[in-house]
Amino acid sequence: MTFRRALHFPHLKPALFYGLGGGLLIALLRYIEYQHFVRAYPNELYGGMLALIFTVIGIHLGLRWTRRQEVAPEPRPFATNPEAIREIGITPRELEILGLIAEGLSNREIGERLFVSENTVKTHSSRVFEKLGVNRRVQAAQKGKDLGLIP
Amino acid sequence: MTFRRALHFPHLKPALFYGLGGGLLIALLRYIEYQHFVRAYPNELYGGMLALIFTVIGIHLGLRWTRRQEVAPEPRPFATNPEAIREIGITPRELEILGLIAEGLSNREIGERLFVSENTVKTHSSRVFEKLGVNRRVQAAQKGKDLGLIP
DNA sequence: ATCCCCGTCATCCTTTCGGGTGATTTCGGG
DNA sequence: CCCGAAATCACCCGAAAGGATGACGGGGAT
Repeated sequence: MTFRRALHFPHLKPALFYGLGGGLLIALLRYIEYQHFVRAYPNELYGGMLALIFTVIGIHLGLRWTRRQEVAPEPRPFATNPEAIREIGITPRELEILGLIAEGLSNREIGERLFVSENTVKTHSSRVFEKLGVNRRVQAAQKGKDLGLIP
Repeated sequence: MTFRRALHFPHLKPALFYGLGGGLLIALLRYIEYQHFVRAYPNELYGGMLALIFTVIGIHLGLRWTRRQEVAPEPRPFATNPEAIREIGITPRELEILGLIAEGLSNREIGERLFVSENTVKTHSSRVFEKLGVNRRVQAAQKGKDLGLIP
């Protein structure tokens, strides 16, 4: 309710996972090496295996980490205007500001149109962003349309 | 200088670049090895370097491939408007930036996703605004959709 | 009367945008 | 071969936006 800014590292777990996995792999490779592999085969095999394995791991890491960046799909099969509005708890005034944001107006222009100060507009827009779970006005506009809050 | 340019053509040059680069790396490592680096230092150093290097390469490759997936194969149900695109004189790259702007990404995020600097994104976006006759990204997103330039 | 929500406004601070200018490289067409 | 378009990047500056916090009055609900 207050701070969802709390320390939260979405990439920490995968990093730990891959780090530990990599460590285990290295340990395994070392074990194999000391058994006889490196003695029996040239070092190029060892390096090649390492390269291959870690290339794959790197690709995996890259894919996984960029997938996190994608905006949440947010399926909304049932909710339309009134239900979504009530569900999110957005107030009429905030809805008004959201509509003007989606029209591409600046905070100053919104304030002039609604006869309030720019600071007030910023307060409203901040609350809108909070309730929509976004932090940029383009995202707010998009999400507002997706949810049927605004035309 | 010329190597960086490989970012431009995703077909042949990157493959050559990474292939030759990898080969050179391996050759270098082998050279170092035969110069008794591996004899002087434990094999773990050798393996660690290989792992690190190829993890980075792997991440790069993974990101690059997903990027190509985003650009090329897009069986979208709607149809972008080629006439409007040509009429406005917007370039493919600018169109790409416009699409990401409409998704609510910041310039920094766009740069990270497209593997270019934030400055480049700003240059592109400025031109897009100019061509669309707007001066804010929300308006650009709206107009791009209205004209059928983006989904 | 009291409490809480809503709307209003403010201040401080950081980040992001927008606009402008200049530069380099690559590539295709004349 | 030169020329221009496209793409890349850098630097600067001012404006806009965003985040956090505090305050205050009106109006319902308890």
